[in-house]
Amino acid sequence: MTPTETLPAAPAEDAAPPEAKRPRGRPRKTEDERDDGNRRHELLKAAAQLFRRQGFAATTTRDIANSAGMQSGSPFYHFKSKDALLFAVMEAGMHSALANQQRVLGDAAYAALSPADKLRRLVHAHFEVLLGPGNDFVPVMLYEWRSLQRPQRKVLHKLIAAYEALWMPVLQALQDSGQLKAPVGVARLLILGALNWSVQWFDPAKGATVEALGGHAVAMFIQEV
Amino acid sequence: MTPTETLPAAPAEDAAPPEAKRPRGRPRKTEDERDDGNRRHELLKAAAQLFRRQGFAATTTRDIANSAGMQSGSPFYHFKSKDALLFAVMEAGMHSALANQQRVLGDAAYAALSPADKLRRLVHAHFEVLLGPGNDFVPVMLYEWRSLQRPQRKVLHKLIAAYEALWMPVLQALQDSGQLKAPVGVARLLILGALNWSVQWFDPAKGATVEALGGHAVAMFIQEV
DNA sequence: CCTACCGATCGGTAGG
DNA sequence: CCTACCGATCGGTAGG
Repeated sequence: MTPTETLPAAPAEDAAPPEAKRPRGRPRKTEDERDDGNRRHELLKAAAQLFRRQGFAATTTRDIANSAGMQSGSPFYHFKSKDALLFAVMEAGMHSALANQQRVLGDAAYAALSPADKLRRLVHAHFEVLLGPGNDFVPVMLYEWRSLQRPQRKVLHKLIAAYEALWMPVLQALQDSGQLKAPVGVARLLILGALNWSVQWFDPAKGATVEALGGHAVAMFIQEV
Repeated sequence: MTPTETLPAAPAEDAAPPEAKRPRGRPRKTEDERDDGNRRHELLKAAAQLFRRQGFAATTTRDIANSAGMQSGSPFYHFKSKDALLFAVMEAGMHSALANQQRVLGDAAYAALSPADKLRRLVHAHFEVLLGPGNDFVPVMLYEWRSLQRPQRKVLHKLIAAYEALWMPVLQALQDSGQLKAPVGVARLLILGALNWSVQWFDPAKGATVEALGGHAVAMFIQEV
């Protein structure tokens, strides 16, 4: 299964890291430089959770700071703006989605699978990243797209296009064998839409599992042979 | 085709109309009392469009007033709060969706259709209300659900449940005949999810039509006989 | 429905 | 990363 598109290089973060510009304040803790990365990641996690639950515009930078155990001005030490935080959350989400997808495609057994089974794997990987516990990053990307600035939208769009492109060979194979009854482009949109919407209603507390759901979805989408 | 649930009565608006409380200001125009309703509806339309494009939290009441040709304080003459405006938009959206659905179910020819054709009609009606030109009300409901207050959410949930319940007999019939390969409950969620997601990508300017899309969707969801 | 306004909040910054 | 703060904006209201 050859990807129809290669993955674009990871886009540059917030241009230059702000640390270089502000050498004032408390001296850096000598124990570990990675301390910064940890705090930054805590901010990202807190932001993702709040953006998902309340929406981007309804979440204040104070909410985020508070949730990460910081003071109100501190998030701006790590991110130059609230917009930059949103972008960082979405970018992290897409990178995790792409990594997860690569893991599936790179599996030794994958190439020998039937098209239907390949689809099953892709669907399962998609659900994992979408519905897995604590996975708020991708849902934020799906729901807060319009809150993104135009240039950042373009950057993310490349990642999304790469992710979606990897579904096409599988869908094409299914159509060639008569198992898919819609044009592949439309099928991709409808299938991913059905999966993405599950964020709105999927509730593991009700006994639903990602595995069963994926099985039902694939069974419905493709014709039996 | 008997509905499994009857439609709940339309819930009360904003309790009492505010006109009764504020007899001050410019004397009412003598020409027509319905003038009020028109202005109110212009506000609703403006709000729906802006909420959809920018999101609820990112839209100011000043934006809405301005878009309806009013001054900043004037929306509060018609709606007691920004929240009430959001609720009114969503409620109007659901009422139009239900009315459109009733029109389909009430058609004399409907009862004699095959389950697959019934599904086609339901899908088409759904797309109309979702993707039709100027139909911003239902998309707002789909995207701004979390911005709603809890009690208002409950009210709308009844309308949504009624709308969705009417799909069930059709899905059940399809499953009975072996044309639907997922449990009806899951199928309903996946199918409506696929349809709802189209709000994100459907673009009539690119030559896409609601009719063609609906045909492809149904062809993909159900097994050929 | 307009005018004039208030209190609260919010993103962001200077300086350490 | 904290303290202390600013300027702008926002939902909402009194009164006509």
